[in-house]
Amino acid sequence: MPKTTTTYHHGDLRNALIQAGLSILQTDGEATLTLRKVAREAGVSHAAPYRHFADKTALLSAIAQQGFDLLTAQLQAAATDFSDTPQRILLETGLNYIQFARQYPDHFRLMFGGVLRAAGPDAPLRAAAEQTFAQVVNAVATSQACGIVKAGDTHQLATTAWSMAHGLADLAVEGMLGQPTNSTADVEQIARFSLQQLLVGLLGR
Amino acid sequence: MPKTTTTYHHGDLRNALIQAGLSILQTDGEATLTLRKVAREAGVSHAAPYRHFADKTALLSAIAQQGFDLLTAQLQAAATDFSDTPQRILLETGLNYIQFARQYPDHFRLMFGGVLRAAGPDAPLRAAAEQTFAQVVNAVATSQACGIVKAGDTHQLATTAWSMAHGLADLAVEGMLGQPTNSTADVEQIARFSLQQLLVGLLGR
DNA sequence: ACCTGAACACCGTTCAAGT
DNA sequence: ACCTGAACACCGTTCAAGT
Repeated sequence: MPKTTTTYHHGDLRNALIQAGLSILQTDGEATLTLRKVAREAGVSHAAPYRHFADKTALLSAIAQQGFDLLTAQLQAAATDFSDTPQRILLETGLNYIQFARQYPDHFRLMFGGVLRAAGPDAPLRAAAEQTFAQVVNAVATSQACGIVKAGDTHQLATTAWSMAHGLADLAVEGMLGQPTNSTADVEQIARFSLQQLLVGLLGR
Repeated sequence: MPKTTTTYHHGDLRNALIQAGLSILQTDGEATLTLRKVAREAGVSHAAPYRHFADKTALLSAIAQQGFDLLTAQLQAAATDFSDTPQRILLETGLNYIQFARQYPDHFRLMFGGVLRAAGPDAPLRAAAEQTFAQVVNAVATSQACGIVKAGDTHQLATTAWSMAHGLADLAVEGMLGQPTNSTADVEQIARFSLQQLLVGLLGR
């Protein structure tokens, strides 16, 4: 009997609502993600969600948080995959970050659009975002250990690396990268090139 | 008699609506930016905007486009200011980009959030965004000419520089930079550091 | 040609009432 | 404790009608 399953008439409505919202997000985008539709999809009345979320923003926050958790796991998995070639870990982390954004563009946009900005400094959503960032910090630390990134403030260097990957990811999602085709190959190419340029700078001279 | 002034009962409603929308955006944010409110602020009925915009998205696009025009002008002005110290032009362009994002966070978010993604390849909004990008291309070309950026595909190098600045700007707007204070000084510091790291890479060896 | 007012379908949120 | 149904104020969009 796991304590996380808050049983109700159909099981765990809170999670059912998050899943329903996620499904709508991936199929129809954020514009059509309405609280009433989420309730409909979960098979409850439109007022039921208010037993589990204070308002619509709270549900969106929970969905965004789930996105950060997923991204964190994905970056962690990539780090494990390349644990025997640590020189490549930072590059691969960046490429993975961009791949996530392109795979779940609406989820990515939700994570970094407004909800995060509105979240206070100690909101659980911020903590989830910082966990994602921690993966970048780890990748930088590993890179420093194996000498492809110079010594120095790891946190600061990680912020730089994160900004590069995030900028590429966001521009890719907006369709401003690899113009005019914007194909996967184009985006991969410019992403690799950009990350490598930065890595030269981070190596120092 | 300028031909741009399409007179109507009160003057140029199209522009009045854009201005009203802009005002709401800067004071209350995108969440409260409603078509009816814009009409109210412009002093017309809620159906009047449909004589000038196909739907709400079209108005938001026009506002976003105005944002790109403003940003382009700002970057151009910065380039002029530093025309006698061309080695600094790329750094200053990046800092200016970030400053714009922090000064008009909701406008910045609107420009890169959804509206652009929905815009087709030959929408006027995309052209405006590309004009902004052209400023970065110019800065890179200048930097190549004065030898602080290596020779090579200018467009590609500019995309790299744009991604760095854009990532910093977006994370700053979301409050993920210069934690925990997120003060102007913090953001400026990490932005300068990050851009400089990239510049070392772009110089080559 | 440009604007208004009523109308429609929808939304977020609240609340008394049900089990 | 958790959910429903009606209700309220609001929104985007359409359309006949006004000037």
